[in-house]
Amino acid sequence: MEENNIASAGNFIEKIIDEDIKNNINNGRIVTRFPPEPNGYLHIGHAKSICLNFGLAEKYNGTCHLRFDDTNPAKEEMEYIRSIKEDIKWLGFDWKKHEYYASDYFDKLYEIAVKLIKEGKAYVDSLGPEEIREYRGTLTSPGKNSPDRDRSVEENLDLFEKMKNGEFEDGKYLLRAKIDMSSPNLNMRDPALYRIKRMSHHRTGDNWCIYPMYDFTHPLSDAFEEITHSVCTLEFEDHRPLYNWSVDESGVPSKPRQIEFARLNLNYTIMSKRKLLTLVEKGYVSGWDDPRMPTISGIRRRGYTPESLRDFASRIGVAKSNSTVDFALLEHCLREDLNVKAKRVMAVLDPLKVIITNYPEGKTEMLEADNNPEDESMGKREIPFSRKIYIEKDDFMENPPKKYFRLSPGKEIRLKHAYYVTCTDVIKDPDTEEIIEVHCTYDPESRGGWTEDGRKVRGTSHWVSAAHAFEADVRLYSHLFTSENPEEATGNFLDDIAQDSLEVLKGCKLEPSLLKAVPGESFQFLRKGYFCADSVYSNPGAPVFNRTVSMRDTWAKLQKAAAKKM
RNA sequence: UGGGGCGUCGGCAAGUGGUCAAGCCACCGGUUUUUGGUGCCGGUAUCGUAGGUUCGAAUCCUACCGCCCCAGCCA
Repeated sequence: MEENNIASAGNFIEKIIDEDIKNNINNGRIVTRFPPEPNGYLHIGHAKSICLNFGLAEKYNGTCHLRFDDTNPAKEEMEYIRSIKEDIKWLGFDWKKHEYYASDYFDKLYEIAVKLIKEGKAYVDSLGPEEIREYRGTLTSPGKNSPDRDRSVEENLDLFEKMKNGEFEDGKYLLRAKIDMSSPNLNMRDPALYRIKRMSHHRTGDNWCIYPMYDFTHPLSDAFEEITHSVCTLEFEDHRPLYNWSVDESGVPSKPRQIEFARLNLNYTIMSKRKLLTLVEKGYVSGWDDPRMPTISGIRRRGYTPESLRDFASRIGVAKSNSTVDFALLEHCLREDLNVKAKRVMAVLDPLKVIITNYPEGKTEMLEADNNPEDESMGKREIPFSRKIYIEKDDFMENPPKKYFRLSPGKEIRLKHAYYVTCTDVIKDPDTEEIIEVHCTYDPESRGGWTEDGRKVRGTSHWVSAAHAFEADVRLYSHLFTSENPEEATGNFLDDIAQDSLEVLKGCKLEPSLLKAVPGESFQFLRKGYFCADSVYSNPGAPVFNRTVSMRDTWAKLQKAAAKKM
């Protein structure tokens, strides 16, 4: 079974792992980890990393840890931990018992720092932030040694302990690695290992007033957990020598290997926690879970499925070149998933009244409708039909252009699952000339939407019975930004915010079965798109719908192209 | 100007010296269709540039060019 897919190559990380397994590194054991800092909500970019790390573990029969990189209490909160766990689970991954926190390692980390001091590999520095910067040198010129660099081991030990015991104010001292102030890699110019920061930590409370830095904590956490492949994003490439330094000098036997890949960029949106936070704080969106947000919680509320996201992650691949993926690919994955899963229903978003003049007044009949033509097992349902119905306003045109095969005077169309109708009359408001009603006759022989004479009826419209439909709000969304690469033009992404990314439609007419829609449940509103009941605005018996994504619309595309030519 | 990376179709991305340079999305045709949806069929690149090595190079060498990252006591 495994042998027949030699041709299916796999990404460059899998090649590295294959090679490691071949060379019997770590006895073939594979352990990865997803290490978020709990300082915000997860977004689609994180989903790529989650799918990658958990996916590697699955593929190689290994394990994937969830580890919170919580070494900076200034930005971290319990709420973020809760949401991160929720989002990973929703995506369909399970870290089982492997839930870890960098803060759980604070004691061990401290001990290793002491060991480094004893070995003369770390020192306590009294230089201030500005001085540190000056001493560091620049990209093109080497740095110079701090006057404290040769402080005695005893003094360093004493000072570090006092740092820990809270005897100094914040920022007074810094524990630094003693590496090389003239290294061409700035990360190696005696990087900070510990800073003094009096701040309550969400898990360790006030136990500590010194906190370890990322470059010290992360590699060692990986080593403690015996991670074999530590996958991170490209900007950490420069940190790899320091990562290895930390692991090697710590004396921990485990030797995790850091591998870097390109983070995900998507056009028409942003993928930076800082910028997303700005959108929330400045009120451009209703929250982290606003359906327009690229956060996992946002797109979940919007109606995206975990399967579509995982499919997306596998299709975009994993490589090292900075790239921007077309949002249309995500939408494609979504539609493909929803197409086979979503129940078809009829909803008229912009209603136009139609009277079927030869249909008996007061009569109601139930018509049978497929729930999903892609999947017969989803069964059928009954929908009510009567003399007065609604169709979509743009499914009627008094003076239609060529190739318009919806309703127009004298033309016959099919009402989905119902009858053929022919337009006989157009009623207008005498003052405004606005079309307020259309009259049709129906062919009783066409019940169900076809006739025995085999006559071709090209257009098919969805509809709802006026007496049986209920009204609801439907919320339409489009890209939050007007440009593919927000910020590119002016340097400020806020300049590219779309003014009309949310459109709330009131009084839409929905078929009765939708009254029972459960928050989060997805439907295909026939010919209009995929929609789901909103989890925040819906009330029992009064659902509010989000448009998850529209249908592909070849006709609209043709119209747009034609308009452009004129 | 130092260091680390990356450059293959409009967007992703395979390809690691040898049949027509995979596949997906997008786009354009056609076809099917009780969703102008879905499905199906077909179309679209000589590989950043310039040299070189070789019978043969996207794949090796050289030199250029372009883009990204690094000077937090953030991660």
